[in-house]
Amino acid sequence: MEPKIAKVVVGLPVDGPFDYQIGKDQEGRIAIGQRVRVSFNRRDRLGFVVGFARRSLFGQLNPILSILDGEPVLDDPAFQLARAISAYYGCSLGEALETCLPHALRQDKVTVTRTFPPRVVKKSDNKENQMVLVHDLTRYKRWPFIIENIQRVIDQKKRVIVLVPETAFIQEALTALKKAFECPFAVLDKKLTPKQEFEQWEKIRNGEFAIVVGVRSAVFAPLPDLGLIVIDEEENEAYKQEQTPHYRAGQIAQMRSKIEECRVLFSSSVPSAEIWEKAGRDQWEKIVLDADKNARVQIVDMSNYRLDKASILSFPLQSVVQKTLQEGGKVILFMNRRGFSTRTHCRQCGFTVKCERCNVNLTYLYSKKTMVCRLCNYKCELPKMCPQCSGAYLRSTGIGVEKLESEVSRLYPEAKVRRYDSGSEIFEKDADIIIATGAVFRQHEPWAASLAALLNFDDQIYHHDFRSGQKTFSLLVHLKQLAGETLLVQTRMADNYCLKAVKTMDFDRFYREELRLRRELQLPPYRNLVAVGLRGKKEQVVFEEGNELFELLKKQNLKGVDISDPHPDVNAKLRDQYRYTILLKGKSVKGILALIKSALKGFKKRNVIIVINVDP
DNA sequence: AGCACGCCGACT
DNA sequence: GTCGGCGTGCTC
Repeated sequence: MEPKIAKVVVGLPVDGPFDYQIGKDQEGRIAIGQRVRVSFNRRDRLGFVVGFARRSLFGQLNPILSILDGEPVLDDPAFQLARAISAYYGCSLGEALETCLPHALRQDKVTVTRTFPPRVVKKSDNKENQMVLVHDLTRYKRWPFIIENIQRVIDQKKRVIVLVPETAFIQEALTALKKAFECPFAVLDKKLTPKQEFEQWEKIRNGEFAIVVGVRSAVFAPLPDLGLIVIDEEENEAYKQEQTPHYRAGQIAQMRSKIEECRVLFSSSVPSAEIWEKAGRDQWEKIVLDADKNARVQIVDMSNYRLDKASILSFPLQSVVQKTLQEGGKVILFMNRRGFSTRTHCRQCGFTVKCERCNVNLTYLYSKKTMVCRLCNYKCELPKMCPQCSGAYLRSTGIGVEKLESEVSRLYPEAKVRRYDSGSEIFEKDADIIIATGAVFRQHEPWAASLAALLNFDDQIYHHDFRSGQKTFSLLVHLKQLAGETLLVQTRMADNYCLKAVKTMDFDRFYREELRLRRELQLPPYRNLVAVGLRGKKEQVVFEEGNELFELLKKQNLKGVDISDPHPDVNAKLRDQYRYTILLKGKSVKGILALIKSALKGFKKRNVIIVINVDP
């Protein structure tokens, strides 16, 4: 007897599966992994068939409205991966399945009719070490090594995914790869339309590409016989998705490695402390490629500097810039702050111009003559008078790269000074001094600067983020790579371990200290973190709900999970919503998630949205 | 997520 | 008296 009932999940934060009646005419045409249209809660929705049954515990079943695909779009490896994602990231199976698919297949815009070669899940107990960490101090020496690894995989008739953090790096990867391989490449980046993305997906699934190059989501590319996933610049935060299911591409790669038995190669100039520790503990293959230049590091102690009186360029920095220019060298001045000024306030009543939705000071962009919110991108005109007291004296303070640019132009009238930030379209190579924000690292054509200077080291390190040490060290190393002769850092924290480590490029020292701190503070990689975020329109409600959930979590905590009080996020108000987070620390994500799930069962939420973020 | 049902304020 | 505000529950 044919089963009459299909088990279906949907891409919503509800677990399911839900039972639907299979119509007479649909029997024999419906298979696991196909997409169907169903009525879910009186609404037309897309669902995924995950199983069948003869009987249902539910009395009245809705019918399957239509079967969208001739062939399943989700095969066994995809299901295994989605189940792993759902379990680890605490999202529904439907949400996990959706993230594995291209955007066009998350809706009913296109259908799949062609048959694909089967992909198989490997089950051998292969204990061979599949993980590689390449620590490349240069940014370019890694490619011959990566290419060699890809070649070995292709020789075995297997296929490869190469991930880069952002679209801007795809070209660099393609240039390196195209020199070595003649086979066609698939490129998956955000520039593709849903239609194009789907067409690439079908070809990839069909085995037409041996190599797929792309950003984060390309980690889901459904290649048959996947042999290797390469993750370049592994520590880059762009590999973390900021929406549910909040996955990390490196983690997904490791999941796929277990399911499909592929190798995973992480490469980076500054691997994250987490990967470094894991590579050591699990005895990954580890390759170190040394730097071929080593700029001198000069630290300028700003402890006794009055920034309100003096220039943001300390005298030692001014003199090195002067000397560099005289010798015909080029200079990069780095500051991770956009705009002209970071605070505009009234001298009469003290009113500060803020973003109403996020409650942070608006940044003034001189080049565009607008004020912008650095968080939500809200834009408005610079007020002509004070909105509070109608006073005429609005004063701009706080230094951004635009103000820095004008100051540098004043100090060095002979030099060609140019700014390069996220708004800049061209990189002016003939400039003598480049004023840069983080956008400069997306510029991969080497610009031979003799001097690179980090002006606001302390802003970088002083973030309430446990990764700020890691991030700052990464920034220092990347800046040092840009500097031919000197990396200069202005700071009031000359003793900081990041600075000491970058001086001698002593990575072991950095990771020893970073990991010691992580262990002492019970942070990753020694503990796992799960953040439970609450957000809503009224701050008091969000706070009270947070406390209620906190009490429930404490009550049900049997496994020694460490639970923080609900605390306001770094951006406590964002896009008109107040945000609080409860941070849970434990020895396994599984244990923490189980606790959260059981607490949420007894939690009647009102007026708040709750988001679970594993490994925040 | 997103919609229908529910319970309290200002209107003809 | 009702119209409709949004707060809460449910989805096979």
